[in-house]
Amino acid sequence: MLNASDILRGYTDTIILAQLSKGDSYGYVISRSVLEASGGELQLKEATLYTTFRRLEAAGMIESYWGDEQAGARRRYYRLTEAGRRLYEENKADWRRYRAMISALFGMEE
Amino acid sequence: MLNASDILRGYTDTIILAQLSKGDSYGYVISRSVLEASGGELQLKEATLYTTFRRLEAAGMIESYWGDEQAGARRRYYRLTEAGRRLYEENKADWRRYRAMISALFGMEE
DNA sequence: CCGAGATACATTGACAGGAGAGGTATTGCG
DNA sequence: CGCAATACCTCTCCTGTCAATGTATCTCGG
Repeated sequence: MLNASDILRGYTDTIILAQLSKGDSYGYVISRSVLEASGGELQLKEATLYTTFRRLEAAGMIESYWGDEQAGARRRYYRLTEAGRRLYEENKADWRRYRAMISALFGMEE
Repeated sequence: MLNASDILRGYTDTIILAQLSKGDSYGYVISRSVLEASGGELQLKEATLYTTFRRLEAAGMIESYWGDEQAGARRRYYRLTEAGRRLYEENKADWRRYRAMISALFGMEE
């Protein structure tokens, strides 16, 4: 119970938006950054990562373009749109509220 | 995006465990308590509430018994088991970690 | 030069929790 | 009597996560 999958649900979008708010990036690197930023605790699974990219792009929150690598595997880069940036800010604000609410519901003093 | 359903996922169990940690109670009242404790922000839907009771009871985290109401509708009371109490404590500890981790991933200073 | 591991992207199908919609029954009040 | 409040329950759908699987390129040790 209370496994990472259920906790994650609803947060992946914002986690990716947060990564992109620091500059354009691509799947593999974002996955690594998240792992590092979470102190090795959160591994975004590839299937989750790429379906999330599709979802966010379809919603107009991010845009993608192929990098022009001279060597190595091709990379699909992602960029935040204006709407994506707004969503990111909204989600952060929401999180502040939810965080306090959940703590209260859990019977914790914060 | 980021709707309440997705945020809720993974937390309903602990929310109910928290309510029961204060003493035996039943569905309708728990639903009201949660609504109040969340400042009117979170309405646990009945379908969610009762499926969660089933899940927690099947897992041995809570036990139920019928109250002996002289009048009014029957009430099915729930009680925390020892395992349920332990789970509640674990989930609170997990939440402290997740909360910090998500804030960090969102690019927030906490 | 060959195989293994890292880099990099992508899809399919299964699973599980939340919730809309529908149902039952009792009590009390206007 | 009709309606609101109390109180319980379940069927079915939706959606996000993930295991499994597949592709291709590059690097490095042996």
